[in-house]
Amino acid sequence: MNRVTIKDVANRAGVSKTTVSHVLNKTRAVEETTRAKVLQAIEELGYRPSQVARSLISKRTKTAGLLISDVSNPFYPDVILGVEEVAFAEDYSIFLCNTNYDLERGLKLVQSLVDKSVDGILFMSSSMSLQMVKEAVENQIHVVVLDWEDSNLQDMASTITINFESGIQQAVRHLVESGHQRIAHISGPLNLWTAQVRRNAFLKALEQNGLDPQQAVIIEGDLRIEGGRKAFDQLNQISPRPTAVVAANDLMALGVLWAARNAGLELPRDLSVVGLDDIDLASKVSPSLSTVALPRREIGKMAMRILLDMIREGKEATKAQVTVDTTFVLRQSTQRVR
Amino acid sequence: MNRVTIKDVANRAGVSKTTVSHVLNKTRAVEETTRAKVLQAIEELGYRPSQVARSLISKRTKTAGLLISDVSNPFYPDVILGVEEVAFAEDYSIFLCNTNYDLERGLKLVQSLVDKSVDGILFMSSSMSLQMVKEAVENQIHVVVLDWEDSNLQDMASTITINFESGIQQAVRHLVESGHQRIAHISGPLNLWTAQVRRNAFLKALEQNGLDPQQAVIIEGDLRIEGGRKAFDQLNQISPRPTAVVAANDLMALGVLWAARNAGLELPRDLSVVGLDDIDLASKVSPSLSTVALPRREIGKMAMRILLDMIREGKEATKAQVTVDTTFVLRQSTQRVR
DNA sequence: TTGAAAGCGCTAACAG
DNA sequence: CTGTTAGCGCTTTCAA
Repeated sequence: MNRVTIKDVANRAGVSKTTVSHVLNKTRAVEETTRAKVLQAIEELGYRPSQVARSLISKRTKTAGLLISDVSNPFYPDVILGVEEVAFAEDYSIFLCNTNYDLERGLKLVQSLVDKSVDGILFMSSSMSLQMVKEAVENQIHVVVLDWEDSNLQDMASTITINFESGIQQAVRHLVESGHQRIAHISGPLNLWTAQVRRNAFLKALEQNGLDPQQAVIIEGDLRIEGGRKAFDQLNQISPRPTAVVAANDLMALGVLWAARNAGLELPRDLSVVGLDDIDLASKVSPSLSTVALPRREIGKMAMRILLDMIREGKEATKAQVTVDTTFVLRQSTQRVR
Repeated sequence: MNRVTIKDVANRAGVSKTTVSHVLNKTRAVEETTRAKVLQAIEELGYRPSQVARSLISKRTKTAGLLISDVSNPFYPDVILGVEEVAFAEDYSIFLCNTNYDLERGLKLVQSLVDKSVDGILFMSSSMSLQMVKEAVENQIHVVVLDWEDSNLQDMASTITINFESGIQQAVRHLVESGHQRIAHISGPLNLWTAQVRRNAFLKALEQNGLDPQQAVIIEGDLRIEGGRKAFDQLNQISPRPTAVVAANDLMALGVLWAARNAGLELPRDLSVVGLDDIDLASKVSPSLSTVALPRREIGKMAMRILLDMIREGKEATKAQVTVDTTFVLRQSTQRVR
């Protein structure tokens, strides 16, 4: 009634553990008849090799950690699916860890992953610290970091950088060409790296399109629908009210959209709104949301591929540095100013 | 440069591995001075015990698998958070696995989890087969199953049953009391157990409220927004059109809501809509969505707690059978018929 | 073509 | 109070 081990198989097949191991891993020639006996014994006993025992020797667990901020942020599900898609193909399993935007909790999660000897960690939480990465790297665990930078990072981890500038620049240009002059930005919490990057990209885009970044209205939100609503309330106080707003994510953009409608504005006539992420919902609401799209699933796949490469290469694996572009998707929530 | 092992610590502290192990696990008395030496050595070397080696002996990995249909279904994130909350407190890590509603893939995922010797598996995918459960149980892995039943399940797994009847009954009663007579149902794919359960609960609720289940309009959807839209189109053909609709989940309810508005109906005046799940969005859209709420996070916590109990009890753990109730949440998408 | 034996990093009798 | 020793289930020299 206990676990069937390689020894049981060996006994049943009348061979040594060594032989069983070799037929299992095809790691040396075995006579066809013995091979058959072994295979049959395996079948009869329902034997499954213990990954744990294997890991002890191979120093590989075929597991990886995925650190995110919070699964309920609709940015993540597609990324996760992408990660899982390539992980599954290589028989890797993924530990999902939510930091809840808490650095301390993040560190604990990393330590737990280290203890479990994951082969690698994908850092995709927007709450990041160098310490987390160090903790992993010092324990020979490969690391891929998404959308975060630190001067000490280069030699420790592969990085995937999201080029927000491309998409946001397209969005702003579209707005300006549509006659908008007063364009506001609703940022994420500015203690988050990614929120700063997006805001800077926005300011740069203004400049590139002949608007004065100094004059720009920037409201700090919480990346959630509610934050968008509140931001609209503030926006609505300003006179003259901005005619367009670029939000740091789709959730806040939807918040703006809905709050504006509740306030009696007609959209997009009275206010053009641009989101960022292109979550599923963006195309499903009405008016559908114009947004700066991220290839989320691709990002997930890419991250896991890079990680697997590093694992294969081993200790001195070269660190990749990839950039993914964003693109503006025009839908119904933006319109020429009248 | 290699991993620091217990042996290194023992050497450095000038004691045996045994002693180190014992101070680590507080598993027998150790003289304070030696204890201090050991602790210092651990500190200096930055030693972390290998969970893999421990697992080989203890037959425990402090990991569990969580099988779901698809993370991008907004039902899951909160459940995941609940699971993680209690798992984290016990230093358990969670392998997240998406079946993508594919039974075969589900089985492969389970096998992979079995190979990795997870201590338990939480089955929360709506695509279930007895084979998956068997695969786990035969390998001494504890199992908790959510919202699925099978006569053979009892002695193998703990179960959490969602009592859809309570909430749906409340919803239908509310509608009937508000004067609705023609109430339609948009079900999930009827090959899914949970879709059948919800539909049956709906039919029963009709009966309990004096309506004829035989007459009921039931449209099969896909549990997504698009499915709701399509369902509305069908609904809209019917004459006289039902005055209310109960959808099998919030996503489809939103689809109905939006499609109806696009078709020129005014909501909730022309059509009352009830969802199921109470996803975050439900309270955020306007009109906000009346819905049958599930305590998702609670379900996650409960499931993980039950699993941990089973793990602690070991082999002959008693199987829990819990039921969680649902409740109707009245918002703006339903209204008295005029 | 096959096996014996050592060892991965740890725990747990059993002795002292 | 501490150490020796024998494994956990597997892979991998080294020998035959």
